Amino acid sequence: MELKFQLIDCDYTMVNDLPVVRLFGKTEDGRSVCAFREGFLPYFYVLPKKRDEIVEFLKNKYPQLLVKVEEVERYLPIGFSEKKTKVLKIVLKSPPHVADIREELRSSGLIEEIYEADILFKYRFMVDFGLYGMKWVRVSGNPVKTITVKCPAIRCEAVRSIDIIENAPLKYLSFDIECLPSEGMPDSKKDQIILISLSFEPAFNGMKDMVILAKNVSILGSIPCSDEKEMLEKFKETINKYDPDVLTGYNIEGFDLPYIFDRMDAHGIKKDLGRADKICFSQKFGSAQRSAIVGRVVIDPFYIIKYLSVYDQPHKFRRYDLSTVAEKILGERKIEFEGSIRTFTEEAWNSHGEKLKQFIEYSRKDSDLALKLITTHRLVDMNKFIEMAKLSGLLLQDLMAGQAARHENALLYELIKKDVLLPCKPHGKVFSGSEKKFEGAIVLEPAVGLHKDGAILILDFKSMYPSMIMQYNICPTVLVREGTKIDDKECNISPTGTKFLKKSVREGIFPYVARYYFDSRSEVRAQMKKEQDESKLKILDAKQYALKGMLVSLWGYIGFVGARFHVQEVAASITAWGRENITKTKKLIEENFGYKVIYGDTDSVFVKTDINDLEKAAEKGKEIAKFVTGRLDGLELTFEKLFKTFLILSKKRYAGWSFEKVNNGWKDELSMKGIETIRRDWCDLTSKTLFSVLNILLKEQDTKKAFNYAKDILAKLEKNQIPIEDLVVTKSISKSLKEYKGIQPHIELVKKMRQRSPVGVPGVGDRVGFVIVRGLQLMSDRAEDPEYVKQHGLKIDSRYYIESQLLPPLERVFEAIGIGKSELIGAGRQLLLADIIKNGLKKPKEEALMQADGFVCVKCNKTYRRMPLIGKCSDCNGEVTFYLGENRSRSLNV
DNA sequence: CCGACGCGGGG
DNA sequence: GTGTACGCGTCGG
Repeated sequence: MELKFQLIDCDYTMVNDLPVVRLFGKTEDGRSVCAFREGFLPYFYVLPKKRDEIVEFLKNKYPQLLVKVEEVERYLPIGFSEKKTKVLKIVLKSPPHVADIREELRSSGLIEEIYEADILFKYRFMVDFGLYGMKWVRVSGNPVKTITVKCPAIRCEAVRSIDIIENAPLKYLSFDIECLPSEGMPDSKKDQIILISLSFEPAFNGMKDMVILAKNVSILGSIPCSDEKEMLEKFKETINKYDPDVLTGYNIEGFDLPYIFDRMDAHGIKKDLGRADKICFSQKFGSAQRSAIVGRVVIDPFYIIKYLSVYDQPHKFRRYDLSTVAEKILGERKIEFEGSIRTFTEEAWNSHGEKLKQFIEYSRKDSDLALKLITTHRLVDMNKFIEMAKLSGLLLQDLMAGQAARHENALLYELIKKDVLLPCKPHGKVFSGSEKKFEGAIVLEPAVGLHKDGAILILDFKSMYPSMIMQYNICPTVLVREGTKIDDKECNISPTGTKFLKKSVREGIFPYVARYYFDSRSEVRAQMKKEQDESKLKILDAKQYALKGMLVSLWGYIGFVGARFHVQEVAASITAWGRENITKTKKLIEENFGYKVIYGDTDSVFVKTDINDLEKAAEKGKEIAKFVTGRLDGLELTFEKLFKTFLILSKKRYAGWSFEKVNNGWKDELSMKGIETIRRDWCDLTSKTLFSVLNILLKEQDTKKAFNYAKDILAKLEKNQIPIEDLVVTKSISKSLKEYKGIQPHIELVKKMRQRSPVGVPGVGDRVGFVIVRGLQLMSDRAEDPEYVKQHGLKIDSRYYIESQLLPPLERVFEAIGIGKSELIGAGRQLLLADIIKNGLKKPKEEALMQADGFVCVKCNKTYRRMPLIGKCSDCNGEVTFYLGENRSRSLNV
């Protein structure tokens, strides 16, 4: 019989001491299936030093494991050689032993080098058989009766990949647990789970969700169980009955899954939540945790969003808790409750009515939100991840392992075809970071200040690094090393002197895949223009996105010290060619158009013109782009957009009022780089003020107004006219209070709150919002609960907010526009920000404090740029005073 | 200014 | 399971 399915997961089991590969898949009509493949064995290659001794060594030491040693010819991956090299292919019986043998061979002194000895067996199989994660597979064979997997299985002979753009209908199950902690964060060793909520997509027998309680109490819309054990069994039963492909939930990798596994162990429940008779487990490495559930995919929206936030601006949030993320992406929030989560949980658990009901709804919403984050495709688009899997060949659940794994797996398919070996990962001291860094990209010296007369044209090179990789044939496999008898005429020589064979002689593997990604993307985009079907369009869009991702990260992969193909000279050559290119571009523009290039970074140039008309400026932009493109080989400069006004503070820090041509008009927005208007440790007032100031500067080009606006906010702060909500700073309690060595405002506040009342006080893991109030004590002792401040009419410490919250970011902005310049303030008198504060603060001591240039400890002379929050020296706890200018002797006592 | 360190999410 | 994050902010030197 034949089966056609989309590849969800792959693993292997040992049967009679030999591996059997299992492919888990989903058919077009939504059935779960499994295919067994016997007879595939692990292998790797060595470049021998002492050929015969290696064979002897293996035969003697591993008579049970060794299948054969075969001499074959392959190209070595690093450095060009015309001919293939004789290497030994070592075939073994058992995948788990490969690592041991690899290490023994490494330390034996018998080998020169070892290759492909650290590839997961599932990927060894998949790559060798041309299978890719989430691509479609056709197998033929006979059905087998088995209890080792929970879905229909066949033993197959023929396996092959087939190209189908559509995806099988996947089933998603989201869940969320609630625990009853004794103190701080719940501890799976002692604190039980009291409730599990589940959400289904599509519905499970008509149910959209389900809440299971570890308590025998009838509450409408929930399933009672006699205890935790019965609840966990019900949970497992539900998973196995519903049979989801994707298990999801917010931070389930880091919390819910390991917690559930521990509790199942505690009750002696078998942890077979996957599609096979295999025990699930969760593994910790560093501070991260991963769970494995065979046959299914664990997708944690928390991980995904954090991953996306690295690359995409739209996914950068102030915080990544479920409420914030759901609000931004879905426009929906978590259910709110009064007081701390601990009291909420305790009260719910001790009640039988309203409170418990409310708690159930709270949990139901959490699992529902997590599900929606994955399935609504708004920003977290599963299509994108599916396409990345199809491209790299990685299984969906392994995508987040990193860029390097994606490239290496994708490269392996091509390397095999070309008889080139894949290097092992760097090991030992190479990876310890001792390697000196190479020179990176160029950042042109910025013309600091506000630019407003004449549009600024933003031009950049379309995928500059990939283009260079293709153009100069940059690749470790065609790296021409010293002593090779290759004529320089056959090489591209980088500005750093590194030589690469010309493409016409032999194309390297990196240029080859770059070209493949590049061309495929063009094809996909052409297809998109013809495609009418909405869901197919989405998939095509996801595909071009995935292709772009692979293309642009190719060079970063070569530069990554942990990469199998990391060769420093190669990475350095790319950046060197990039720097040369930008420098040439700047020169071409300045000499031929008479405009100044006022900034540029890596692959872009910012050109200041004298043209105010948007259309005319855009025309000029296109003209410059065309001119430069015609004078550089294989690189295309494009006119991206223009800034009507542009404020640059320093390298990597700027804001601009940008205009981009769309279908029938101009789209404008404020674009910012490096000037963060959102930061965790800033209160809302800081973010709002900074944003408004930039807005006025750029859109109204009114420096005076911007200045007055800032001044007005400071004055309002003085007069207590700022709503307290805008002044709240939030920090979280990461450990028990005793463990804190230093003095921190939010910790001191919690201690204070405990003294006032034992109930409703935040504990470990909670976030504490606080404001700093006026008073004579140390700063940290003046952290106060905003509610308490309101109730008791306390005054906030305006000085703290000016000095520590508002001034630092604002100062940087005003500094850049040159406060001293006459146009700024009518009278022409230099007005420094400090003057404003002086006007607002009347006490001489405070005035002096505001003008302090630094702070110094009277006991040990340690200096600080700012007054330490605790008011004392952090080293010796001595008194801290301030000083003016460079001369510390002028310091006064505070 | 630089490197070590530690945190995030979750109840 | 032939594997083992990562980017950012703080602090101490």
